Amino acid sequence: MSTTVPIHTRPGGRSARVRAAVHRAVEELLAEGPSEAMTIPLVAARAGVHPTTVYRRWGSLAELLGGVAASRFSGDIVVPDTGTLRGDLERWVADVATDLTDPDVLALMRAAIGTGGHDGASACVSDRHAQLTAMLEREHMRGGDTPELERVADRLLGPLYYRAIFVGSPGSPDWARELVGAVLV
Amino acid sequence: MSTTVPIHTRPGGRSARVRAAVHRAVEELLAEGPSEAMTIPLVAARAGVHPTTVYRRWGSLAELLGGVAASRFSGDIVVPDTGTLRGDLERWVADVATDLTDPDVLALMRAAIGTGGHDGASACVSDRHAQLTAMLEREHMRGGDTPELERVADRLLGPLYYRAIFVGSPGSPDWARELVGAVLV
DNA sequence: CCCTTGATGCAGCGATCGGTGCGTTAGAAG
DNA sequence: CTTCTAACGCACCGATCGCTGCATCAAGGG
Repeated sequence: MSTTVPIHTRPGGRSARVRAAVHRAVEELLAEGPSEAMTIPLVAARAGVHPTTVYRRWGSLAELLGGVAASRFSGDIVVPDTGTLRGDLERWVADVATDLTDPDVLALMRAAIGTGGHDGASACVSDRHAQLTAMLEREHMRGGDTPELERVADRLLGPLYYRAIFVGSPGSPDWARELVGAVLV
Repeated sequence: MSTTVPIHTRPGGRSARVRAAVHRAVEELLAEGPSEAMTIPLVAARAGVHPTTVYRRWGSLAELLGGVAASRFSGDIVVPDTGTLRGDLERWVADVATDLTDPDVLALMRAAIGTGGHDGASACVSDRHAQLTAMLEREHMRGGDTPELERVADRLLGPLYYRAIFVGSPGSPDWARELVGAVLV
């Protein structure tokens, strides 16, 4: 990866490059081995950065993992716009389920949950909540009958993440349809 | 805790005593601080046991946490028998929700998920699956219409664990009733 | 009651982790 | 182009982690 890393963050500058390299290193290490094997010196070495930098910028693995999770789960899925809430939700559940198929994503989630405590866990869902809110909001603008966000989150995000983390088998598109059907009465 | 620890495992003997002490130490440490601060020497010291023993019997924190989680979530909840599947499930969901209120339980789950990989996570739900299966089986014997285990797990265990880990707010009895209502058509 | 076997305690090894003071460099402002 | 500030790299420290032979001891079988 050296110095010519394709940067995902917007502003140029060394800080941004370091941040990107470190985030990338965390994702790589998480994809390669168990999260317990991840230490700050290891991450720093992989990122081509001095360990001191990581200690000073992030302080702990918990914060680092939280940040990486937040970045990874932010903007990874485009909020669908099919014209109906049902269509939006079905499409969205299928998309999230597909995303959760990636073992690297799973590893990152598990690590964020385990190491980062509640903050790490919420980093995994905050953007999903925003997406759900957007879809519900749009339906409300359309004048449709809008269910509660909590209710939708419980019954969509719940099974979605439950299967990903505890079961290991993602849901099919049919499964997504059934799930949405159960929410929209 | 010294030597007069009330033993939960069946056979008497030193091995069983050590196992119990170590499990207890893990739970205590997990309840006190972040899981990343937990190391084998620390656990051993707390258990009043030599670190070598832990290294040899468990090998890694992952296996240890998996075992502790399996023990903790095994037999902690009595399968209800109210006479109807709906009643059983409502009671059971409420019980599990209550159990998930305990911060120590949450800490253990998070650690098992993060450190133990998939095995650690499945240790948190395998007994719940058994309980669900028992209730469904009983309903089947009664001659009732029995939903699929997968479906029930998705829609009950999903929201239950989702709220516990990602949201942090447990569900009320009313919430449990609604959830069960959505599963039983 | 003794004896065999497996598990546990002990001492100590190398490796590496987390963290700090100081000099240097890259980026941005004027 | 010059200057100023914040971020980074370097060298180094103590602490402790993970792990391995060897001696010891408790549990259960004959």
